[in-house]
Amino acid sequence: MNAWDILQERGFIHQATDAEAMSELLLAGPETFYVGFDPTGNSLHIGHLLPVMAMRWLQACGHRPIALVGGGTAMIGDPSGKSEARPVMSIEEIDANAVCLQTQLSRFLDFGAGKAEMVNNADWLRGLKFIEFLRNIGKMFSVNKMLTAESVRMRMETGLSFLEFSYPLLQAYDFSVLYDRKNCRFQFGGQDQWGNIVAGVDLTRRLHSASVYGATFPLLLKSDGSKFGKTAGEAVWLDRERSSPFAYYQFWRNVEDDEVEKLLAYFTALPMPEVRRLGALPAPQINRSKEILAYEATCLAHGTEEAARAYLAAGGEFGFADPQAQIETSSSILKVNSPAVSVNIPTFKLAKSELLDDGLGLLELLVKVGLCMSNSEARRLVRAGGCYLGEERLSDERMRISLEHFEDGVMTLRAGKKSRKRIELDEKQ
RNA sequence: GGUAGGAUACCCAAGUGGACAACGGGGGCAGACUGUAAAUCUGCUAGCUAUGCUUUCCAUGGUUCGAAUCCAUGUCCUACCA
Repeated sequence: MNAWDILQERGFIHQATDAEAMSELLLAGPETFYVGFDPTGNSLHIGHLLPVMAMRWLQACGHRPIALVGGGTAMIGDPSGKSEARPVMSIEEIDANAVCLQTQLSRFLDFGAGKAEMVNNADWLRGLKFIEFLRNIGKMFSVNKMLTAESVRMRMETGLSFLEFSYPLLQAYDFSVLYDRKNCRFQFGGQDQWGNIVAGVDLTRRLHSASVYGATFPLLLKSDGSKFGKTAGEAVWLDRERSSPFAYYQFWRNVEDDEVEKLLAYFTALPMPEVRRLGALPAPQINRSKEILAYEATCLAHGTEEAARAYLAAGGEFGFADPQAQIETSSSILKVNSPAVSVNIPTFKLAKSELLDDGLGLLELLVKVGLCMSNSEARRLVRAGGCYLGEERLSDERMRISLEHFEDGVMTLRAGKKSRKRIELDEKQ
């Protein structure tokens, strides 16, 4: 199947400069395309995942991905879609982040020889000479036109520095460089990148008299319009140190009913007829679809083993949606069976010595194991009735926890319905 | 450089000498209802050794019995003018 049609069918394409030509080119033979990533953080999060998935599909169809890390452009800061300027980052920070992103991306794309490639625009942007750049590139841009861009008009109220205003020139220049050096004719990006992508298409045509193309992916929002990819106000990260595989699984498991079909299409490789069927399942069975979504998504980010463990752990805690496996699926979730796998719900090791004498205050413990940020927050939790030891709700905020609360050296402390911590006694200390 | 306006908690935004840990909205957390969903309703949302105490309203000084509120200086922003 044509790569373009796959992207189209799965809902990846929001806008395209020339859908027809792009479809034909992608059908005709291997093409090189690029997607840019901002090294403003040291880890990708779920918000970055949509472009990555699209890159996977394109690569699977034989096209060649270039992941561009914006080590040069990050020094400017893209104003698109932002209401105010970001703080200027140091070069060291940017470079360190770029390295982290490269390793993360390599889990999703094949960077083997002749396959996907990683480039850093610092390589050609940082050495630019101002006067030269203005004369060669700057003259190609019309301020009049730039002023009409949505991203610029948005900032007319709050202010826009020249630094940020000039950002599109650099991203456009990137595209022309990649065309020139790598024969890269496609750029993809988020919805807010449209202006920058179009600028690159225009610039490349003027500079090299070449036709290049671009398309954007839709912006993911929850049905209430709020930003996708956050849980408890925190972004869900692809870095397992920041978001554990279990937390990652749980994020997907808890998406809204109405989103399931869309998310299966974006974030799993299940065939579309199945995606539609799973997404359309009625009330209780839709939960099975969410399990499949969570499992498949976790497989991609953390591997099948972690995904299986997260699935079993979550099912053990909250129950399985379809224990008899009556709902048909091509997902390998069906192969997960050994319930003996060690449960990997978040665990905290507590030194036994801390419980001597009159034990540890409940509030103190909640903070210690990371369920609460401060004693006050822990107190609020207990007062609100959201703190449980096992199945028993705790209402005494002055309670002391001691050895007798443990069974076989283990106890489970819960904050609310979903967040919980297994606490294991460490006998040695 | 001149003139005017602004800076309040995670975000927006009230408050313009005491009743202010600071109205309201958003967000977040928890509870009820549920399906580990959504919607709805309710409570909470600076910290602490907690019927009390401590640190907050850009920064530093000052006036005052008492300041987020008044004054001075500084920093940063925004607009108009140059």
